[in-house]
Amino acid sequence: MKPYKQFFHEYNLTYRPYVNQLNQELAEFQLYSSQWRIMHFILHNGEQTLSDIASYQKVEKPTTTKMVQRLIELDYLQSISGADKRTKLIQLTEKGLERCDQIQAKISQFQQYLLEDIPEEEQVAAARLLNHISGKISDYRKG
Amino acid sequence: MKPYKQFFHEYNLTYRPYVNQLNQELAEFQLYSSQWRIMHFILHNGEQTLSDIASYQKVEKPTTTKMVQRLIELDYLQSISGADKRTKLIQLTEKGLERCDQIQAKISQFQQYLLEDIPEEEQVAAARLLNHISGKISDYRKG
DNA sequence: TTAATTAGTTAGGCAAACTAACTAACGAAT
DNA sequence: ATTCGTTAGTTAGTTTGCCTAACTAATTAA
Repeated sequence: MKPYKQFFHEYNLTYRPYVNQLNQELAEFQLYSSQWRIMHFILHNGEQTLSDIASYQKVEKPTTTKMVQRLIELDYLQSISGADKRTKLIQLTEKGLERCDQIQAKISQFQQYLLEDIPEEEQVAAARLLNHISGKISDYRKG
Repeated sequence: MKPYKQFFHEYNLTYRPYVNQLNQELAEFQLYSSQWRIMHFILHNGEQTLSDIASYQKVEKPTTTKMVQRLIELDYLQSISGADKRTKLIQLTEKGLERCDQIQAKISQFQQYLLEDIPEEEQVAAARLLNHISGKISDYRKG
């Protein structure tokens, strides 16, 4: 099989088991991986508008609205009004921040386990490859 | 950011855009990427039972049943009864086989475009890394 | 000041997955 | 040979995670 076929073959087979296991790890926090992605984004990039979150995750705004609403219900996020009165700045609550620490610890352990036998160089190279693909897809869409 | 974090970060960001674009490529054949995965599997591995398909894709049987039913409606697949009368052997129809050729050509072009700037070595290394992850996840589930 | 754009929400829909509960057929074990 | 556990596949019903269309409110540009 050609290298590019090999790669996409493995790529397809890996995603579901990974997300399923991630969801299982997150269950004790009553979170799905999609919700954790939002919290993770805010944790590392500070408060964000709903549009920021949507465009970063490359999903539509209504989808993001609902996820954020759920996270607000769980008291993991809160929204404050921005200078531009149309916007809502979404930030972590104290409880949310606390959970982030616990979740990060758990997820990091899982992720490190998955890559423990792979040299760091290769991990970085694979990350670069994926990043490259993301860029190419954006270009492809435009032109 | 640590290599393993980098990797999973990119991994998360790449999947949806990739699948979305794949679905767009497949739209002219009235297929979704999940359905194409099934056809692709049968194309490369010959006729399969429904259980084979489900366990390979790592989804539950009811999910597989419905997808295969849809592909039979489209006249891309057909099922014949196996020696074991409980089983159904799912195989490509003539029309399905024809479509596979057309789809393969289109998808290959897209996938090659995505990786055209990446040395083949790195592609293979990344495929190996993903394969390794799949294995680790299976192990993790068991123990 | 009016028109176009942007931020966010609501409503409604669909794909893709799941579990639970079922039927039918097989196989092993006494 | 009969029974009992297992496997193959289906049906029914639910949920997640995404989408588009249509809307309101606020901002920006002409």
